[in-house]
Amino acid sequence: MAQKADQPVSAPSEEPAWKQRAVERSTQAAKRRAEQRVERFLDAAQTIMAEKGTTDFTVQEVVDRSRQSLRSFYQHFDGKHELLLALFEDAMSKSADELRAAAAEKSNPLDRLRVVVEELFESSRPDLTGSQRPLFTDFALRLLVSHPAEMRVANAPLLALFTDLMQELEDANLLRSGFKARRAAALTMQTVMFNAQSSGQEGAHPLTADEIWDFCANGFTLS
Amino acid sequence: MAQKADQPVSAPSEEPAWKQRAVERSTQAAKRRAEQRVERFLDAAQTIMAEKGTTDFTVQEVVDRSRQSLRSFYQHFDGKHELLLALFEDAMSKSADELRAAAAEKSNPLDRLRVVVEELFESSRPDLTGSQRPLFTDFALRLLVSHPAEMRVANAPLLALFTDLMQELEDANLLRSGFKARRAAALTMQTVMFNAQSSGQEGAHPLTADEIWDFCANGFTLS
DNA sequence: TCCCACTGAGAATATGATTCTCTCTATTGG
DNA sequence: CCAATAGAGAGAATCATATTCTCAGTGGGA
Repeated sequence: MAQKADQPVSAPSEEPAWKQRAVERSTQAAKRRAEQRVERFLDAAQTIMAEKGTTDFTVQEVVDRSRQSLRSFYQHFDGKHELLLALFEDAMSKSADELRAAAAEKSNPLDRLRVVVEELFESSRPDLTGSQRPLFTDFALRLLVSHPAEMRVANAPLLALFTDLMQELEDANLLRSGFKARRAAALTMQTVMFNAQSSGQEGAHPLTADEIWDFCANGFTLS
Repeated sequence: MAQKADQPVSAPSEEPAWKQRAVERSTQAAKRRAEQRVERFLDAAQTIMAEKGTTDFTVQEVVDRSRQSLRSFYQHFDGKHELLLALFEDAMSKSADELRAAAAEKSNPLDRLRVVVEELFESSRPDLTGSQRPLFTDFALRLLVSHPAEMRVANAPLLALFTDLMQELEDANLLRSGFKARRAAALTMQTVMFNAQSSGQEGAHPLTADEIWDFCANGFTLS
């Protein structure tokens, strides 16, 4: 009995291969089930968010909608924050993919960057109704102040895109000297996203995508 | 008796002047007392915020610190939100004054704008400890998404400053054609403040005030 | 078949904001 | 100085939510 109990604990690295595989198999089965549940929570949250247009739904709502239980929710997520973070990272990543695809349509480096800037701006404005608007407004800003590191991670895909495009510009000698692609990328990306945030707020003078592009590309001084 | 009781009610506009003044006097006395209490709440909140470096203090803490009561707090404020809003508007307004003063030191329009941009950037970065840092990080961003109209009001003084300086540039023909002072002002102000927000977040590459100025003034393109 | 990690259901806890009740006091009109 | 009243203090009560805990299954795998 002692032997039977000890073996898996004391010699994990000498497990027979078949046992490892068996464990692996059931482990993966469990994993699949878990992933399905997580999916259900994520879907439910996404749906509710689209309906209410805010991230202020309650965990209970998500649980009910997904026909699961609070118990289970906290088994899979550290809390509501983790749920939102998951949705956010996902949305950011998909958004980056779409923008990259949009950029690929253009042949000229400057046009590529331009299309990305303008589409990012449009999709970030808070006055449009989209299923993930609340993530980009509500949540993103909260995350920025409360968990900057997580924000950086979530932003990484988009930043990578901007960096790539900016690098092309630098390679083509279209980037103003004194600017490194990396810095210009971060600066531009943030300028676009943040200005979109307050764009709907300008009353009768909402910013346009063109203006933003013009500003980022040329600044405001005469020459 | 009927006359005596009726007079103030039925003919308020014909009140004898002495009575109006008397009422005024006691009214103002009450007002002064109220203002004092409000001040105490405000001071207490400010102090606590400076200590904890966040706006996540509880109303109870403010009440205790100010040696007043919950009852009284809600008599004077609609809620915690109003308290923070009051502090925020105040801070923004003072900040605008200081920046305006700093600008006045310079003789050249471009230098004036530059000093404002750079000092605003420095004072908005979240990695410095200042008694109102939490207001500009925590609260400002929250306000932006939850009460954009109030945000616009609070921003007004600063925006006015930027608009004035930008107008000077336009008058001196230093503003790139195609840009109106108003738009350039809003764009620049937001770019500076928001990029400051995420500046500490860049890991080993925090943005500098110079870079921000360079970017706003010239954009990233070659010429 | 037996075992156990995982679930569902929902009660219990924790935290904060906001409201309410009751009592007390200071201001003010007379 | 007295009485009426608004405003204030103390703190209990209420609400909304997130998070944790209890208990009783239950389905998959050895």
